[in-house]
Amino acid sequence: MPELPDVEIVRRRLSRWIGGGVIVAARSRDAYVTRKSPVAFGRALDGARVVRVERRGKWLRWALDERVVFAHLGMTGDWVRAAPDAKPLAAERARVDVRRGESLVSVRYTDPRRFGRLLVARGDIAEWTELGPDPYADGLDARTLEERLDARRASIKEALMDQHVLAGVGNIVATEALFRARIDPRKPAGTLTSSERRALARALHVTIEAGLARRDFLVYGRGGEPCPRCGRPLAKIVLGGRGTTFCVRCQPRGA
DNA sequence: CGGCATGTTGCGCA
DNA sequence: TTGCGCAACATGCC
Repeated sequence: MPELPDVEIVRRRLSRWIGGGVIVAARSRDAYVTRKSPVAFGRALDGARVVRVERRGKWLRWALDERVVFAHLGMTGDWVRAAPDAKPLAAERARVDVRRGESLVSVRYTDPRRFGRLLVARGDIAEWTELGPDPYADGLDARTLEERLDARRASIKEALMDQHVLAGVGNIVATEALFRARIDPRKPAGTLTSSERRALARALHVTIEAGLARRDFLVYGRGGEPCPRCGRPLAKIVLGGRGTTFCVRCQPRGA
C-alpha cells in the first residue's frame, strides 16, 4: 500500500537491512521497471556503498557513493528481504545483494503490476526535486497548507493528491484525512476556511501516524457501510478519476 | 466475464 | 495558454 506511511515503513526496513553496506551484486531483467537497460542498473550499482536510504513523498532515494537510486513503488511495489540463495520471488523485478561486515543481505523488489520505477542517476531527478513539502518529514502547519492550496480551483482532494502540492498524499490518506477533518472532498481547495485548514493539517498528521501504526481505515473502501461517526451510509463517488468515500452529513460543503 | 485497485503521465478537447 | 477529464500503462483479485 504505497502512500507516504507505507513507503516510510519500507524505507525504515531498507535502511536497517542495507544502510552502510556495500552492494556486491545488483540485477534486474525488467526493462520496463528500470526504464533503461537492466544491465546498466546492475553495472551502476555493483560495488557501490549505500550511504543512506531516504524518502520524500512516495519516492525512495538511495544515496550511493557516486550515484543515486530513485525507487517508486507504484501501486503494488515492495522491497522484501530474502535469503541470498533463495530463488526469485513471485513478481520479483530486481535484486540487490549487500555485504555488511560478515553478513550478506539480499533485498528483492517485487511488483506484480509494474507501475513502480527503479532509476539510476548521477544526481537528483525532477520527479524528486519538484515534490512539494513532505507532511511527515517536513511537518505541516495550517499556514503552509494555506500557501499550497491558495487560489486552487481543483477540489481539495485532488489538490492534496497533487505531488507538487504535498508529497506523499495518495487516495487513501486524502480520503481518510478529509473524513477526519470533516471536509467535503469536492470542495474547491482555495475556498477552505482557516479553521478547516487547521483541522486538515491536524487530520493529515493523525492519518499518517495511523498509517504508520497500520491501523484500519475509517472510511476508505467502505462505501455503503455506516459512517463511523453518525451511522449514515457512506457515499461513494469518483473524483479526479479515483474512488472517493465520504459522509455527506459529517463532511459538509458549507464552511 | 466485468469491474475495480494504494500511482503517474500524456493526450485530446474545451 | 490553461485546465480538465479520461485513457493508458500491466496485472491480480473478487
